[in-house]
Amino acid sequence: MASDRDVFQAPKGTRDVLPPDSSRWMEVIGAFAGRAELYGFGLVMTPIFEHYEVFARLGQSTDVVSKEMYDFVDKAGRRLALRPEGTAGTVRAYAQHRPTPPWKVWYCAPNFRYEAPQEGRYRQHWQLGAEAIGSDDPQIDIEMIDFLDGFYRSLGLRQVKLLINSMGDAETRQRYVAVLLDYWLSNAATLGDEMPRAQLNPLRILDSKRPDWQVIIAAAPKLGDYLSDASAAQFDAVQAGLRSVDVAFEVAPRLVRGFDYYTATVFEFQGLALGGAQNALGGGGRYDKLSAEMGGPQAPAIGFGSGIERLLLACDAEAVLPQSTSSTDVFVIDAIGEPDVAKLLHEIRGGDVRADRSYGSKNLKKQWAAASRSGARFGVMYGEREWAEGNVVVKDLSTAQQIEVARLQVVQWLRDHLK
RNA sequence: GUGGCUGUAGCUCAGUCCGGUAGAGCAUCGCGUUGUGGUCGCGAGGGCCGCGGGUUCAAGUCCCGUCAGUCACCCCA
Repeated sequence: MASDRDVFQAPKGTRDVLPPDSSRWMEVIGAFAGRAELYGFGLVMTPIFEHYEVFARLGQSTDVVSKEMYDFVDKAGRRLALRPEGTAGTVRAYAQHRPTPPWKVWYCAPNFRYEAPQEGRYRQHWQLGAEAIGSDDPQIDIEMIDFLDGFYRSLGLRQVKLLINSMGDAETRQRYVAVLLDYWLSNAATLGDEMPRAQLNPLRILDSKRPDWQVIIAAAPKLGDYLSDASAAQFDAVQAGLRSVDVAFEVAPRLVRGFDYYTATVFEFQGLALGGAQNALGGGGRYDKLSAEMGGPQAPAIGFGSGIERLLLACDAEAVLPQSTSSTDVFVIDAIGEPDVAKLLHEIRGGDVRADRSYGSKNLKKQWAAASRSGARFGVMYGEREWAEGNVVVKDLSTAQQIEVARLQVVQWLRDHLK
């Protein structure tokens, strides 16, 4: 930008959402809210920042905690952090308020992560999410996944693939991680100087995209082979349930997800129409130990997050959820500078009809041009001749046909013809 | 955090290789219409060529730095 030498820019990795694009955001959020209600979830709103330690419980080996947190010290010396994801704060709220389980809640909130931005990856990004806390019933796993799957479909998305896996219970996972670490150590030559990372979190190597690692990753021991009978039964139940509600899925033995708190079921929806590496539309899983780790009650739980920016990119890529072309139905044109125009607008809007006008003294030509640009279906002109006769001119802006309607009947006329 | 590519009007971009005082389309505004838009015709405004430094008689163009975007790694939504 040539002229922005004195103009502030949004900070790196953040974006403004302006009309008309913002109307798509409202559509997406509204669709999610409606679906959440269908599935029995209530809205939860938690602070945008928490005590640092709340998020630290996500695990020191996760990048989100170890290097991406926006943390700061407030004026009283408290160490706080901007929310990097939705689950921790929600679980904190559960532990604090002890609502009757199962606690089924949804949210729409911005998250903050200090990382290198690129398309579909921002330092402030919005997530729609849901959590169900206080039940280990696999039925709730199924319901969660069905909820999110149905949400994507309701927007018209079709090129979406669901991957699921089971992390097993704590003992399963511990046993498997030990085996996996041995395997990485035996392949130290390939992993090279990334070995410390493999030792810190052996699971994370499994979903690496590095081409030179793919051979050893493909040959790595599979978590599924180490599941306990109980874990395997739980995972089977989830799969059977998904089939019964016609949710298509693929078992992905190397799907591990980014946070350390996951246990048992994990899942991820990938947008196949999204180019590049940022193809995760949404994902989640069980976190049966997190509430207890926060000092709350033992409360097995499952949740997911779904990024709004990526969702809209996927909609663009699949050419669904088109931007609405009009934000108004009626445009009122004032030909005579009559103060009653404001009253007419007030009445039209009072009749639940979207209406707008021009401001400042503009000639008729400009006002009609503005009416056309607004995308309104009808123009209502307040003209001198008709005004004297107690009428207004109503023009259909798509056909250019116009008629006169009695001033006192025009609100009802518009209501009738906009149906 | 590491490496590649990109940055010119409100938007999308040409011009950069080979240095010589800035272009197009769309959008905006005006006129053709005195009470009628969307089409059409004519016209206008709008750029320290991201920012800073260097080379040169001369830099949008070459060199260095920096900021931002983007791609890959990392990681995730």
